[in-house]
Amino acid sequence: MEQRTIRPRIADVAREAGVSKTAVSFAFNSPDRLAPETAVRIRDVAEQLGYTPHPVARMLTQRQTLTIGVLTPQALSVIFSNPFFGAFSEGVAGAAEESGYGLHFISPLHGSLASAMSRATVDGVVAIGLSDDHPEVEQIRRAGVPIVLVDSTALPEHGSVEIDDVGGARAAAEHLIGLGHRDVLVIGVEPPAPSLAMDPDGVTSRRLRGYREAFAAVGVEIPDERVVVGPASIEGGIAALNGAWEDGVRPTAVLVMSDAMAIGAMRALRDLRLTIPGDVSVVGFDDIDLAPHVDPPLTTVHQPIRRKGAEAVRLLLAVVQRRDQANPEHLRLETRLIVRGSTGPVPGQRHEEVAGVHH
Amino acid sequence: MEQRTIRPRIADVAREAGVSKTAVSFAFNSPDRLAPETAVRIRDVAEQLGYTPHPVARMLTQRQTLTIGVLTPQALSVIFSNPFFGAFSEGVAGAAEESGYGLHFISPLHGSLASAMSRATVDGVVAIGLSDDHPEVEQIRRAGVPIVLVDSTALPEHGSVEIDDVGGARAAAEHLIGLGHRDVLVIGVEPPAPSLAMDPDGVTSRRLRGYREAFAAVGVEIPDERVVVGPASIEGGIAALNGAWEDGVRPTAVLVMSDAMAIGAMRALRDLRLTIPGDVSVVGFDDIDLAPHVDPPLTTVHQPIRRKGAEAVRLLLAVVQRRDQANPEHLRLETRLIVRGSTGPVPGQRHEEVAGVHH
DNA sequence: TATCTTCACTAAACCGGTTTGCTAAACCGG
DNA sequence: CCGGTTTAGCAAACCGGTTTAGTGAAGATA
Repeated sequence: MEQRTIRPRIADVAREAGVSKTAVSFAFNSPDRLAPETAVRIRDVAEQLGYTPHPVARMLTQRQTLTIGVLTPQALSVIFSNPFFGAFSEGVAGAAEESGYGLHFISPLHGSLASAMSRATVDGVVAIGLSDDHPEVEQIRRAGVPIVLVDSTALPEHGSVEIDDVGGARAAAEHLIGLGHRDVLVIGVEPPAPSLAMDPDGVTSRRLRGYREAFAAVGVEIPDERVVVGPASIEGGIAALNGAWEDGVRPTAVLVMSDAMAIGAMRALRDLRLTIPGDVSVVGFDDIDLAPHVDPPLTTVHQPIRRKGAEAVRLLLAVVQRRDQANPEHLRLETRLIVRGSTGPVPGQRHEEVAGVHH
Repeated sequence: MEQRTIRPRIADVAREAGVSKTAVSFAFNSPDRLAPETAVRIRDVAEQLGYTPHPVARMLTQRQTLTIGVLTPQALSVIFSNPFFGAFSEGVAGAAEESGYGLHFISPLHGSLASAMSRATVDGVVAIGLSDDHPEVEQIRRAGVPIVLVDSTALPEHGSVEIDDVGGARAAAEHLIGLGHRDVLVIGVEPPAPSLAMDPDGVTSRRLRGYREAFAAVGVEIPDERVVVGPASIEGGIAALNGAWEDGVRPTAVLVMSDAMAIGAMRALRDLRLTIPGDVSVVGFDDIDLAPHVDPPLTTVHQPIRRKGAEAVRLLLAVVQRRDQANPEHLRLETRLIVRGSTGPVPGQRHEEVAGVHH
């Protein structure tokens, strides 16, 4: 009897009110099937007993949870350290709440995304940054749970939302090229598990391709040694830049695939007594809310982060609610370069060489 | 038969393997009660059928969900726009994942926290920023769900985690006083529902008390007209400062109860062609990751945000797992002022008057 | 007056698992 | 060869609701 405040069950209400369980259920779900005064009386008894239908039991019979899952390939504690994810969640949450759905975050428990997924009670899943070598996608499909992939390798049978990574990256690189830079360092986002090979269709690869395309157009190659990766956080950016610096890399500009890392990289550069953009230019990616407010204001590739989350939920609910899995939508949102203060002409370069691209 | 890939049930596996449901259940949960080869065979059949135990059914019988809820009094879409919440979630998520728990975010659905709560399937709840006039706390207790209150009015029967709001605020104000400021504007965080009266024991009130105590000590009163509130976001800070400015308020310093709002206030000040800290000093509260990186680096009151989240989960799980509701813990974490570049002496003040506090 | 509806409510089946109590066969020592 | 213990597996009850198929009484219709 040490049980903490025993939760009344539907049978308790039924007994107390002198009716059947069915009547109690009706009183809550279809009061019109009961005499008005009976319904009121049952609800009074329920109220007085402090009865609330057990949500799990309800889920079981109604075969829906009114919850959507957000699947991340990395621990939430690392994911949340990237402000990008906060904004994305904002979009997801807004759309979910609007439709009356709750949010459940699913991340690898004890290293296993599969086991975390199999215990999650959701009607559908928005997966972000899941590379296709993750076997979880297959597992989810087999469990019959609708899924929408965001920033992942798109699969034809599932809805997907992505952005123009290649175009955005190319614009960032072209901006630097216009400023005279030929000697760059690329800082990318590392794949979820360090052991995992880089997904050739993943976000990191796509952005890298954009960078390389732009530089190739002016006959400059970005060798692999000029590409480093790290976790998408401020600390990750600091570590990545310092690591490259210690390896003797001395670029005039840094192309970073995440604003959080870019801010870290700027910190590291400043700690090396370099000025931005005087000595080194930095371009980020994402355009998080704080990008205009850091010092110097960050030049970056804008992507509609909140919208990305909201659209993903919209696509997902279309499948969940209408059971219409026929033609999953595939969305590609636009990116655009926002030039702020963290980029400038190559140091020592004569001014006229970069005329016309200067702001 | 339009059903999407029908999910196999335990009975299907049992039939296919020629055993009882019980045996299948054993094969997964207590294989030692089965002959080894039988267990293997059953698991093979399950694997081949793509069977996974239905998580909701499992929750129902095991009477636990392995999920903890994070309760917010405002829509997630607004909560997530404050970087503070991202860091807090980081702490919560880290501790939860470590113990094998998933995370479910609970926010008012269609305006009702109560209905959102009653459909959430969680073993316990971490509530943040819930003022005690929220009747939900009572509802949750009646549902028998353990709860830990964070940044709320502490109730003796539930665990709680808070910080030294008064002390932190006092330190911030004293810092300004030391720099010669006597004429300040306070920007606070508005209560969840605009209609709600300000909770006299809430975070906003506590911090305000700290500010006022410090100024009272030097004989200066902060009148109510010098206190404005808004949502805790960059935009909220911009709007709050502009609003005050339009009302003719011309302080030499601004005390802001959230870093996000402080960053917004700095933006608004700069747009008014004022320099920081030359014309106006700004002090924030929280010390979010980006505080050192904004322009100018933000002087702010540090609080251990991640630890706050982690400790809340720890307290909660102590109750959830050990069913030991006897002596809920009440934690108060320390705050400390971090002086960076957004504060300086009162403009026009002779230098020696502030000597000794200058950095 | 006999039959047909409608009304208000209920008993039982069901959702998809887990757990308890039991049985039949195999094993084991004396 | 016999009683006692283990072992391997099953049937049924249970978790806490919802839903289906009915039931008896009152009211309406012929």
